[in-house]
Amino acid sequence: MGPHVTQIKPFLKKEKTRLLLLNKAAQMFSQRGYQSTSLQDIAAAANMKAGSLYYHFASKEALIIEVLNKSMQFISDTVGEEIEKLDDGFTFEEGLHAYILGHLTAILKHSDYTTTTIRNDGQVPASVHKAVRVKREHYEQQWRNLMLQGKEEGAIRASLDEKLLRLMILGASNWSSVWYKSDGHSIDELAREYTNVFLKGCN
Amino acid sequence: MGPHVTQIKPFLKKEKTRLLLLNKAAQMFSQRGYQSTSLQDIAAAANMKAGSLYYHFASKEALIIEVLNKSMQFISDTVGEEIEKLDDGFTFEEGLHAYILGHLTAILKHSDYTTTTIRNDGQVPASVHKAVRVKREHYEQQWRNLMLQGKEEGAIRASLDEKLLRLMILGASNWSSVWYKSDGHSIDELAREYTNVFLKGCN
DNA sequence: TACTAATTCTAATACCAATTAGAATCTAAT
DNA sequence: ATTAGATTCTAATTGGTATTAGAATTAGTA
Repeated sequence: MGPHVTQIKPFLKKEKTRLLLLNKAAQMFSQRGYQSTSLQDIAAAANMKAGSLYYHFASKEALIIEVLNKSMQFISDTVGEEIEKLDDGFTFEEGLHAYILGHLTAILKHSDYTTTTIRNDGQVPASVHKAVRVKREHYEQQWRNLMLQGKEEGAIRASLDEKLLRLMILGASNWSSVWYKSDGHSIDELAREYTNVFLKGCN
Repeated sequence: MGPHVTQIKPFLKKEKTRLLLLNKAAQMFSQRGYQSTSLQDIAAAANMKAGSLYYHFASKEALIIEVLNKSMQFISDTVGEEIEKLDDGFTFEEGLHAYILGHLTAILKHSDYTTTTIRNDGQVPASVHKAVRVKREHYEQQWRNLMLQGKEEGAIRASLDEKLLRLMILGASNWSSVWYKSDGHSIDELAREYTNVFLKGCN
C-alpha cells in the first residue's frame, strides 16, 4: 500500500459517519420536526453521544441546512434525469409527466430528506431559509418555464392562471409524502394518474 | 342591573381573554410551529405573563388541542354551509365545487387555525393526535362519500382511484394556505379554478 | 371607602438541550 | 509495543421553558 493510504481510509470512514448522521437527522427531522428533535436523539440513532456530533457538524443549524440543500438537490437531479430521457422538443404533456414523475420519485424515494423540507419550513430560523433559498428558487423557475411552454402550446387554456396550476400540482405532489405507503400504487402509476388528472380532469 | 350581573360580566371577560389567547396561540403555532412557540411568546402577544395562561388553560398541550379542534370545526362547518346552499340531489360537480369552496374558505379565512393543523401534524405529541382524531376522521368520511357519489354518477372515470383523487384535491387545497395572499385571486375564483381543473383538466 | 371574587403577576422549581474543552479511546503504520 | 492522528466520550456551562404556589392587583359592588 502506498503512503497515501493513511489519508484515504480515515477520510472514507469520516465521510461514512457524516452520511449516517445526516440520514438519521433527516429521518428524525421529517418525523418529529426540527425543534422537537434533539442532538441526543440524532446521535443515539447513530450509536453516538451528542457531543460527538460536533466533530462532524458545526451546529444543529448546519445539520439541517445540509439536509435541506440535499433534499432540493435530490428533487432537482431526479427531475433533470427524467427530462433528459425525453427527445428534444418534447411537448408540454410529455414534459409535465416527466416533471411530475421526477418530483414524486424524489419525494417518495428520499422521503426523509424531502419531508424535512416540506414540513419544517415554518420552524427553522431565518438564517436557514436564507442558506437554502438559491437552490429552491432555481427549481421553482424550472417549473415556471414548463408552465410557460404549456401556455404557448395552448395546452393550458388562456383563462387559467399558470401560477395557480403550478401551485396545485406541487401541492398535490408534496402532500403525497404525508400519506404514501409503498404497498399501494407504484410511483409510476401515481405519476401517470396525476398527469392525467391535471391534463384531462377526473373523467 | 339585576343581581346576576356580578356573574355575567366577569364571565364574559374571561371568555374574551381565553379567545384572545387562543387566537394568539393559533397565530404563533401556525407561524413558528408548536415546539418553537413558548408560552411566553403567546402570553406576551396578549400582553400577559406566561404564568397567567394557567388561569385559562391547563397546559400548553390543552392549548393546541383546542386550536386543532377548533380548526377542524371551522372547516367542517364551512363546508357544511356550502352544502346546505345546494338543492337536494345535487350533482357531483356541484358537490365538488361546494366542498372545495368550503374547504378553501375555511383554510384561508381562519388560516391561523388551519395552518396550525396542516403544519404541526408531525411535531405534536401522540396524546394530541388522539384528542383530535374523531373530528378529523369524520371530515375525511364526508369527502369519501362525495367521491363515491362521483364514481356512481360516472363523473369520476372507473379507472381512477377515488382515494388518489381525494388526496390530490386536499393536497392542492391545503397547500394554498402556504402561498395564498388576499391581494391576488379571490377565494371564489380560486375555488372555481380548482374545481375546473379537477373536473376537466388544464385545457 | 371597603369588601370580595376574579384575574394577573412574581419567583421558584425542575428539567432539558445546545455547545464546548479536554480527557479517553481507537486506528493504523512502523 | 509505540506513536500520532483521528474519533468519540465525559462532564460542565449556559440558557431556556413548562409548570406551580402564593402574593399582588384589579374590578365590581355595597
